Amino acid sequence: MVRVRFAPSPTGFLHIGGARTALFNWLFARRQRGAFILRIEDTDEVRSTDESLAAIVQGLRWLGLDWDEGPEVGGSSGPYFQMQRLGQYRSFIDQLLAKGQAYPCYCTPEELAAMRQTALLEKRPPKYDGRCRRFSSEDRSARDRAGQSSVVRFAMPTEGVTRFHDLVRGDVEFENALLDDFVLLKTSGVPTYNCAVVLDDHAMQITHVIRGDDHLSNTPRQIQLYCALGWEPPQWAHLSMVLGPDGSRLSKRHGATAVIEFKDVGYLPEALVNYLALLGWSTEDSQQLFRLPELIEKFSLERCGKNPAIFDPQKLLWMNGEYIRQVSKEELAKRALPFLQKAGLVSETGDDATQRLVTQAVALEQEKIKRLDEVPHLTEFFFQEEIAYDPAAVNQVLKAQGAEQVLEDLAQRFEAMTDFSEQAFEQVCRQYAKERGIATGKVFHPLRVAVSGRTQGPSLFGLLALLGKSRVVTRLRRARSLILGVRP
RNA sequence: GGCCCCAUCGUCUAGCGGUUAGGACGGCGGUCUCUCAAGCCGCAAACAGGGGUUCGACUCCCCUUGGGGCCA
Repeated sequence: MVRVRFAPSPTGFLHIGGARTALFNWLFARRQRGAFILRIEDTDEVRSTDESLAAIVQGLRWLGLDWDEGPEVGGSSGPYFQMQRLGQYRSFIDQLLAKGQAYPCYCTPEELAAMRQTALLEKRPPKYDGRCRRFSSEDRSARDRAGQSSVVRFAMPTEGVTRFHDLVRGDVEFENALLDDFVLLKTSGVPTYNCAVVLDDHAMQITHVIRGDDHLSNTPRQIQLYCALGWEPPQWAHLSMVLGPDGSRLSKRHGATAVIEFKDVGYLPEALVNYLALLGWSTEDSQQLFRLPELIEKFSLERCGKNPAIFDPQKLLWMNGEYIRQVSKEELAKRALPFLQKAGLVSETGDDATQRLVTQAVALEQEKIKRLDEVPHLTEFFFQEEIAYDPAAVNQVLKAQGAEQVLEDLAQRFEAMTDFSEQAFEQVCRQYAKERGIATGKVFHPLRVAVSGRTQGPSLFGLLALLGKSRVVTRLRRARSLILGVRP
């Protein structure tokens, strides 16, 4: 059975790049009917925080990327935190030590720094020279007895090449002589990334390692470790990086990069998932919009691209608009409600009448909404008693010739109405324009500004119907006094 | 600095020796229309450069250039 994992370090939020990696793992697992495992690589004790862990979990949950094993859900290959797995590592290290495939290194940070300096001066690659590898066991016990602290280094093969087949990159090879004896275990007794990742992936029976391109050069080291332990390495798939608009690695200075920030400004998770899926993966017909089941069905590592992808907020925004237009008005209202509450337009408790108003209001603006955080501004005149009039609209539209008369006439006609449907309002307005021989625009535009305070908004008659007779008439009268310059 | 990876419109990409180099976002123009959107129609826009291989290269190989990553 296919088993994949997403293994973030809890040292920050779940960012776009990480989310893309998690998504591809998840899609692959779901497509193969395998298991998606979440493992927390918290061996960086100073930078790991509980807040980051919570943020990552929250981000994944929001995106809908559920895991079959890991924090909060458990599983038979736990624990899923590396710091809780420390005890499981020692025996493998001892095994390597006994076979001479690893050795203690007593070099101090100062010696290492000096070594690096010399190498650089001599224009050699700054790689560990393996001096401690040659010590005899007597040397080592003497040093241990003297209380010298040590790390454990892996004894890399000094010749040959490490080849592997990468599911997205094809065949890749590295010369072993160029790879140095990397540290397996730090003086603190905590394993390094390259060590823990191999031990854990093996223990958790990971079949496919799908991760960022930035780990490609770590792969030969890990493969050698698998071999030294007599284990079969997993299959590899290295995804290209996600870059910012300037072509450098996506980071905070490019704007929003934490997944949760996208939630906060009103992106739908399904839109972000769809967009992320297209960042480095595509179908032969370049299809853009996928429902989740379709994405799972069509996803394959073979169709992942090799080139880095620049994150394009504009395309995401377009896609979000597409998704917003696809959901039902009830669903849209449900999702927009927190934004209206946050803006103070709708109370936190919310009765049924408010609920209905919200539903109708968002429905009128649905085709226009690209992000949920636009909803308060787009619909505020439905929730306010005192609306704000855009000064430019007042000057250009309300104060135009004849507008004041139109508003007064319409107020009267509206008051006489008994049916307050969209159609009824439209009929009355058109009838009025016809009778007076006025262009419809001369009627519609002042009317819109009078009831909403602005020149742009939803369909005029839908707007009137939802506002209701009394509010419409009140606003027409207030707009008139605004034109005449008197207090109502 | 060494090693590795990558290279098609501004961006995401299709293409897997013979295509008018296709789609999507964005841009521009038109259309529809009570405004704004949405929709529809159309336009501009790319094979980084140089060598090979081949009857024929976007496609295969090499070099250069550019970008990215890893090791410190």
